[in-house]
Amino acid sequence: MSEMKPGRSFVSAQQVAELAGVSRSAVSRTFTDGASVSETTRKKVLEAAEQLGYHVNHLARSLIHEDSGIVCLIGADINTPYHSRLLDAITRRLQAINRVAMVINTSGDSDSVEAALRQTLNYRANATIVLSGTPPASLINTCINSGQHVILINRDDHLDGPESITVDNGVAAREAFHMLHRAGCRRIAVVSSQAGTPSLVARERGFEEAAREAGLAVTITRAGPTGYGAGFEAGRLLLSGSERPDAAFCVTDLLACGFMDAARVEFGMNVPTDLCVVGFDDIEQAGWASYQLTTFRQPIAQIAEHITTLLDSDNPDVVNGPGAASGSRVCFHAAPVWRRTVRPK
Amino acid sequence: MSEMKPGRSFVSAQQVAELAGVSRSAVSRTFTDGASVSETTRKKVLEAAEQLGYHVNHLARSLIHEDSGIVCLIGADINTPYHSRLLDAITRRLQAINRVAMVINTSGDSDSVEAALRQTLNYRANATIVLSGTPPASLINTCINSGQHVILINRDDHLDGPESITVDNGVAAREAFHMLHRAGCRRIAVVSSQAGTPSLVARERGFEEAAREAGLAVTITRAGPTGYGAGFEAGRLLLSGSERPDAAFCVTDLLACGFMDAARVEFGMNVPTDLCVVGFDDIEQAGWASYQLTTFRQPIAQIAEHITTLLDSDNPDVVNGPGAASGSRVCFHAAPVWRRTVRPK
DNA sequence: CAGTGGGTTGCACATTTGTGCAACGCTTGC
DNA sequence: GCAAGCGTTGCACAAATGTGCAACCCACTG
Repeated sequence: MSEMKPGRSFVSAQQVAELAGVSRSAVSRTFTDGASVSETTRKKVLEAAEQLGYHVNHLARSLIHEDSGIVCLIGADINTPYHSRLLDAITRRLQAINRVAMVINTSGDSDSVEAALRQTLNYRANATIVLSGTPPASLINTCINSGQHVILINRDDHLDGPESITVDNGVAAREAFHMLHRAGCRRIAVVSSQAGTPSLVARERGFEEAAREAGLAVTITRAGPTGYGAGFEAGRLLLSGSERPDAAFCVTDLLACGFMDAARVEFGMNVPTDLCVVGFDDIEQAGWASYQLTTFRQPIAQIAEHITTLLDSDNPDVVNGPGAASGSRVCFHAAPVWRRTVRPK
Repeated sequence: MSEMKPGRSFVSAQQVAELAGVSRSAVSRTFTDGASVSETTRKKVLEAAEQLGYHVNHLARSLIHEDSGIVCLIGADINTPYHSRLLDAITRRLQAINRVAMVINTSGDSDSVEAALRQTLNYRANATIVLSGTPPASLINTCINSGQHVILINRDDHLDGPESITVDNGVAAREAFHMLHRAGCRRIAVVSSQAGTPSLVARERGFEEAAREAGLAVTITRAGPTGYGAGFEAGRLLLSGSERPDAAFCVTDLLACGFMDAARVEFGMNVPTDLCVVGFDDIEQAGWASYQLTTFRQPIAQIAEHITTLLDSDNPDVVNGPGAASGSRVCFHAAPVWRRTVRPK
């Protein structure tokens, strides 16, 4: 079956119409939900379409409807456990509401976020979801004025315009401090990275603040990019000094894994006996038997679901203030996940 | 600047033309490389475009050229270390040659691969890259007949038609056996999963074959889906028996990590003193200090690069055999990465 | 001064699809 | 038997863009 000529090109509705002996309109209506077609022509069309391998051209369809069905995901470091899980969750949910994800990887150049936004506009995406990087405000406005949703995830830059989904990093970080403090830790190190991402900074600040309120000073170590290597290096630096810390708050689970490994392998320390550790994100490795890391869970499923509700909502552009149509903001809670790297009280 | 009316819709070339006081053709030519426009009108157009926030509609452009610039990546379990790294590498390389990746997540339903292929056709993608799952042959043919590239990665199903990129799984698995055999191991377990992916099966077979040639029998354990949990479970099962293995070949690094953790945490064993382990993929975690896993490196960079050469090549459809225009096949070598989980001879 | 040539420009048509409108045919009711 | 009504069909136009062709203008040359 499916005898096809080697046309080397996509099949158009015109060709299907000719083979089926109907007008092109009939073909179009056959593939349009709720259109008026008789059962007989519908059958003829479907048969011809199957035989030729016809598939509706969504690009052309998008010219008419203001709906390409494309959603752009802009992010860097997508090979990271946290980002890849987010990507997985979001793409799945998008497909469930009949959207398709276009992924733009902005690792490398710092101005590639701008290029990514341009792609978003070029492909008439319904929405742009920014996972990392800070796009220029003027381009964001262009996107919004073009009718796109612009959704910033975990970037609480105080831009108004785009919709934003965040996690209560500061609150969770404060809680992290109290967990360690209650466990008896007094010389607490904060392990962060040189990335300076808004959410990482918020975690540093929250922890620092809670420590200050308790009368403790903390030192922040930033030994490279956010990852295992920087955590390991930070461990080497901090633990080789004369006054070893008795606990560490790592603003990322990856940093925590690296830090723990340095402590155990390089210094023969035991966690949590000699050293307590708290991480952030709850990546898969945090649950592995070698780490059993106490951490805070990123509400990835909730984030992904909220995105779909933002996109599904039938135009909630009720208020259209002339200057700033401030987008909605949602903040989810990062709950602690107790495992084994913090001593019980 | 950038005073924009709240048009709530994308800007068209027509609007730019009116503002600039030129014809729409002039606008089109301004954004077409190599077209004939005078410097003065070009400037007028660019200025008007900037002011209105105009961006060329690639969807409409694709109607004319047979080139959407879209490449579909079809895959499941994209939150896995191996897959996310592959995704990262491929998306980057695609962007470098001015393509954009559309990611279709096929986790869940088994027939969603078919739906994914349909999306590929709907969006007139230039190419379809299949990372997992086995698409129906008839749809593959439709894609090829439509002029798409179809590239199968690490799925050496013996379909002819699509182009395929594989890794010499069997050869590497044989080498894995000899590494363990040379280290003095004789009771070797193979840890695999219930997935039954072609590459996993090839690794099992290669190892089994080499073992048989050396006069050893191996047992294959499949304790669940390919991942840390199944490796851990396999470890529990295998090591609680009376005759403990003295080595394990895990067909995936994730399985190996789980297996090692079970051995150490549940049975207090030491690697490599009591037990040698060899993995596959060389995921990031394999290099972590807690594992230091000896494994085989997937040539991800080479795979990604080869994809771009396949897409960049200006129509190498030299031979167009009437029936089966067999696509090119490339097989890369997976080189061993020596770390610490195999005893030195 | 007229003719030629080259660079620009605009018109019109092409790409593929959805849809309003009018016409068509068939059935049903009087 | 005829008219009304309803479902179906095709024509023509819409969407945003690229491009061949002819016309245009300007400068240069004989």
